[in-house]
Amino acid sequence: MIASPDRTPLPREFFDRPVLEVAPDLLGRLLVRDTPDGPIALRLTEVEAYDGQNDPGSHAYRGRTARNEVMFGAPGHVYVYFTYGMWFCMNLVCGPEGRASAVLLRAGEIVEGAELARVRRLSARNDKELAKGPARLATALDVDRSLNGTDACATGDTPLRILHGTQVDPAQVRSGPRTGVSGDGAVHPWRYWVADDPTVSPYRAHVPRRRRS
DNA sequence: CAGCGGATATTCT
DNA sequence: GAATATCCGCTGA
Repeated sequence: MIASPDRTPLPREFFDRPVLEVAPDLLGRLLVRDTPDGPIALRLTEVEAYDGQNDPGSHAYRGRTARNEVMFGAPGHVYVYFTYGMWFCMNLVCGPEGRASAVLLRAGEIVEGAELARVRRLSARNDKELAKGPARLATALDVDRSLNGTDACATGDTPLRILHGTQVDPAQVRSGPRTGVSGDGAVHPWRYWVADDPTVSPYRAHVPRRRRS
């Protein structure tokens, strides 16, 4: 028989570990977003690790700025950034504090509140596409800059929580190079996903944009 | 599915 | 001024 997902929150200690341990361990966990119309729950199927130390792909690589401030704070908090002029992406900060590591949440399966997610993701052709990609995931869950710095481990009234869910069998975890990361940051296989899961986003190598004429 | 161009604003140099 | 942890709509296979 299949155990039902554990709805208790992940403790902060879960995130107070090296990011390369936390990232694969997040697969299968449950992210719950409380909206005015009801909860949307997502089972994580794809993540990427970013280390604040010696990782040119990380927003924290060149030190502390106004944007990446949250990455330098306590583990278990949400780091939201705005990119390409249109999109938000969300991360969970990992420890130890001051190291500025985080896990980018890249894709997942909506397991509750799909009718609420569909309204925000009108271009999705089916439910597997609702959160297939980091900006799609943030859009589906109604995540924007206003949630930057939110504590995902807090108990009680929070707009966003991370729960135990059902841990993915380590034998089912795959890894490979990170998507859209350029140069030396692309060498590490720090993208993790659930094998054969239809909600995982397709891999795209980094392509520098051509200049506009 | 792959490959492309375009849209868009913030961030850092 | 240039780059960007992206997505969408289109074409073609």
